[in-house]
Amino acid sequence: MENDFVKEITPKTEDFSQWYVDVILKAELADYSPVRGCMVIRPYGYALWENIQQLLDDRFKATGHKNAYFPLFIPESLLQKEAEHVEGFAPEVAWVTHGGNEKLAERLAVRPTSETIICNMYSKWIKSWRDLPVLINQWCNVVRWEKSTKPFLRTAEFLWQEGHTAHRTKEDAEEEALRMLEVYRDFVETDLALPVVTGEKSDNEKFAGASKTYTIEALMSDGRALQAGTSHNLGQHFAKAYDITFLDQDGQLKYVWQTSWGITTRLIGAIVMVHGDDRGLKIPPTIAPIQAVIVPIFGRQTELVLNKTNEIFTKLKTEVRIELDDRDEYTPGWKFNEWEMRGVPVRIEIGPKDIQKQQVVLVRRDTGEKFTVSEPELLSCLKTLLNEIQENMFDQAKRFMQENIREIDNFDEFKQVIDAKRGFIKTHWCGNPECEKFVKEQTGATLRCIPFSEQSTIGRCIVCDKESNIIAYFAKSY
RNA sequence: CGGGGCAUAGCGCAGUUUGGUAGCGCACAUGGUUUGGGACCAUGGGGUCGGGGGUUCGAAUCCCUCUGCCCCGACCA
Repeated sequence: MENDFVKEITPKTEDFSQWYVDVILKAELADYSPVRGCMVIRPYGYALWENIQQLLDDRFKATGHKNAYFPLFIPESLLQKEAEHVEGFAPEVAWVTHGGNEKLAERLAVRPTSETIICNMYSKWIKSWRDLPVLINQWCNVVRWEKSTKPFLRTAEFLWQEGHTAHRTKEDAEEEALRMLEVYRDFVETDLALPVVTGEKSDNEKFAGASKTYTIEALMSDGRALQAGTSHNLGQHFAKAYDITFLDQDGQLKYVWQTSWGITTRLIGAIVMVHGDDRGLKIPPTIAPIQAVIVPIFGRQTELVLNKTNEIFTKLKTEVRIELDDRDEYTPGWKFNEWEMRGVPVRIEIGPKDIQKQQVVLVRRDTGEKFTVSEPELLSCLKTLLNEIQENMFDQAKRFMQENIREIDNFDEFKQVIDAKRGFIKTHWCGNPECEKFVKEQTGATLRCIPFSEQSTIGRCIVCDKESNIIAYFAKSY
C-alpha cells in the first residue's frame, strides 16, 4: 500500500541515497544549482532554517550571547597564523586572487570558518579582565571546497552559526564549551526530535586548532552517524597566535581562553534522514513551516465547504502555522499525498458530512492515524496532537538509536556488525591513535565520540587488547 | 582526488547498437464534467537531444574534450 502513494520517491530500502535526494527535490527543500557542489535552498527548506535560527538564537540570547557580523574575506597572512588550523583547512579553502582585472597583492580566503578574523579583532578589543567574557555569535555562510558533496549534508557553501567566546580562565572556557554543547543537545532533541549521543572527540577527529572538541552525534535511519553540532574548547592556541591578551586583576598580562561552536544547515539533512519515510518528509511540529493543512472536500457543496474551511482557517491561523489548500484543480487524494510528502504533521479534512456533524477529520503524519474531533474542540485537540507528534517522533528516533548502539568487544564481530547493520558500536579503546586508525582502515568506521553518559569501566581495547577504561562509540558516518 | 555509472520537453523514459532531421507517459495551458487516498474528456503549448570541437552530403546516434549529477573509496560540518 505504501508504494502506491508517492510514485516520485524511490523507496528507502531500495536505495537510501536516491531516496534522500528524491525527498529533498520533490518536497522542494532544495535544488541543484549551476555551481558545482552548491545548492539552492528553496523557500520551504529556508523556512525550516529560519525556524531553526529563531529557536537557537533565542537560546543563545538567553545564555548571554550577542550577534555580530565579520567579513567574508580573510587575508592569507591572517589565516596562516595558527599552524594547526591552517593545515587543517588548507585543502578546502577557496581563494580570491583578483579584484576586477587587478591581481591582488595578497590573496583573500573565502572564510571556511571565522576563528582567525574574529581573533584578530578580539586582540584589538580585549585589554582588561573587565572586557571578559566576550560572547559573540554570527549567522553566516562559509565555503569549503569539498571534493564530494550531497545536498545539506555537505555542500561547498553552507549556512551556519558560529559562536566565538573569550574568557578569563581555563575553567570559564571549559564551562562555556560544555554549556553550548548542552544548548545544542537540548535544541536538537527537543525541537528537532533528533536524539543524540554527546561526548568528546578523539585527537584525530577534533577541530583543527582546538584543545578539545565536544560533539553531538545523531544516527541516521540507514545506520550512519552524523555529527550534528560541535563545541570546541580552543584553549590558548589562538590567543597566542593572534595575541589576545588582557591585564588581569593581579596585574599580570595573560592570554584569554577561548571557545567556538557551530551548527549548520546540515541539520536539515539530518531531519530528512532520521524522520523521513517512503512517503517523503516528516517534519517535527516545532519547526515545521506548516504545522497543519486544511484540505476541503468539496463534494457538490463547494460554497458551503469553502465557507466552513475559511472560518476554521481564520480561527486557527493565529494559533498554529496553518495552510488552507483550497485549490480546485487538485483532488483531495492528490493533496493528501502532496502534503504528506512535504512532511506536514497534521492534516485537517473537512467535507459536507463533517459539517453536518459539526466535526473535522484529523490525520497524523507520523502514524497515519485518522480520527474525528468535534469542531469546538479542534484548537485544543490540534495543539495537544502537535505536542504528541513531536514527542512520538523523538521517541521513535530514540528507540531506533538505542536499538542500534551495540556493545561489542570482539574485533571480528565489530567488523561484521559494521558491515551488516551499521549503527554505533560501543567498545573499549586504549586511547592510542594507531588503534583508532586501524579500526578505520579495517572497517571504514571512525571514532565518533567518547560519550559522557557511559560510566567508565575497565575493559580491553578492541584492537590491541590493552587494558582500558575509555569507552568509545564507533560508526560509519556521513 | 581515484574507480564505476548517468545526461534527450518541468519530471520519468524510448530512440543511440545499424547516422536520414525527435517521440511516449506524467506535468503545464484552455474549456467542460468531477472531488472522503494521486479523476476524466477535448483541444493546445513546450526541444540549440548537458556545453564546445571534429568526422560526414547529413549527427541525439560515430570520435575528442569540458561540465554537472549519482554510487563506491580517500578528505571533511
